[in-house]
Amino acid sequence: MVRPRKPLITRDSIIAASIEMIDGDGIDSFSLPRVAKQLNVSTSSLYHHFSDRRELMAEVAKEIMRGARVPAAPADGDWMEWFVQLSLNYREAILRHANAALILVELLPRDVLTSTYEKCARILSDCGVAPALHVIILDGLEKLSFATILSSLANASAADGDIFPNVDAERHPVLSTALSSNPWSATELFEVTIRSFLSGVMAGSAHPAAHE
Amino acid sequence: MVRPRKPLITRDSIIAASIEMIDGDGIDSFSLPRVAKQLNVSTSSLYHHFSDRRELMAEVAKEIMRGARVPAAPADGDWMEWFVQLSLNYREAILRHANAALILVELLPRDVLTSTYEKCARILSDCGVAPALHVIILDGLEKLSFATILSSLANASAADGDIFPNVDAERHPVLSTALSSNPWSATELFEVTIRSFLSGVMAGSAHPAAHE
DNA sequence: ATTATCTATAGATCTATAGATAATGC
DNA sequence: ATTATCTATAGATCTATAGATAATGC
Repeated sequence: MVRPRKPLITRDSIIAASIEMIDGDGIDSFSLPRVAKQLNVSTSSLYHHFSDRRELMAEVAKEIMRGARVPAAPADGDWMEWFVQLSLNYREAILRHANAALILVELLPRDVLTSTYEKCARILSDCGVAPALHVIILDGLEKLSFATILSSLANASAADGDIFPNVDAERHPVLSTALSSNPWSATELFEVTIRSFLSGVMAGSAHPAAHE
Repeated sequence: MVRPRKPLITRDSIIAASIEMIDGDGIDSFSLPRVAKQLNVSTSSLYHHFSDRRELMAEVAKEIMRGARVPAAPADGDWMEWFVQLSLNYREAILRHANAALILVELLPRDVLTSTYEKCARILSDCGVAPALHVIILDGLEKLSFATILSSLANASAADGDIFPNVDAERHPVLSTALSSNPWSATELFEVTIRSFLSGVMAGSAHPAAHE
């Protein structure tokens, strides 16, 4: 039997196996021969479903970003909390697959994100936020959220672990004090940072009128 | 002549050649054989100066980050503008070597950064900023600055080019309006974002007292 | 004796394609 | 005829080491 009665693999099963492998064994275990082995098919069979390695990687990136829920539009007009929640959801989606960070970095699925950004812009619009502020808000939130990708690479350790590693009380006394005075966990820091940024933008120091 | 009268290469010349190659031809041209060829030596000679590929890559990352100047401490107590300038300097250092972004992502030289952070914390301290806010400020600025690494990967194009690509006026009308209402370039956005974040933190919505 | 190079190569990958084969579904 | 697999393999890398060799500097 060369062609099986039922297909042994599908695009989806290949994507799923790739993600599972990366999550479990790290990004270095991602190669077509290894994914094929995991699925008990030959390497060349993968090329029936994807035209090349890059296409599979791009689908992996898309699938991971699709793991972030976009909350329902705010009924009460509280767009700030809506954005805080959205950002937290993206952060979680990324942290669920910390080993895949390098793939996200290389192949961030812009097309998937763009339609979310359209939704974001509509919510800002509906809530009466000036259009001139939309881009700075979206761009800033994207920067803060995707910085999670970098942390997830740096801290190969725990998600809510050390914020700054390699700090030595002797050589870095002020920084050490700062760290022990910090009341927030990594997740809380993220949330508070998002809120601070948004309220800073709205406070108008960032308003085009103040533009030098 | 097998051992030359003067060494043909040094750690520094290997690092410099690596960076030059990456800048010119992209990250895919970084491999020990190619760097060796560029320097007109054999691949194995590189191993006399570096114990392995990773050690060289780490030095490349360090060298790039050392390209960011740390401004002199503010005489006037205006720590916010000092941080704006520092962040801009890091951003520029990264953008000068956009092709090296993947290396920075993998091997961010934490040890180099830590001593800068100690200096940052001291400035905050000297300017009377509460220690409980030091970490959120440093962490937020790091997130925003290093997000530059991600943009430099996404926009393989120009540094000050499109902020969001793939936007179609038909399918994304609100986002399109937002983009045409945006008064800032990418660099200005960065600067305004930093200022908004900092003033948001100081406005106290982020103060531990307000901690839920 | 140590240093800085070389030649040669083991060994381990990977990506991608050519061409064969048998089941499927029109 | 098309689809979904297989076997086999070309071809291109890379990383790293072993061992030789000649210049250097004590």
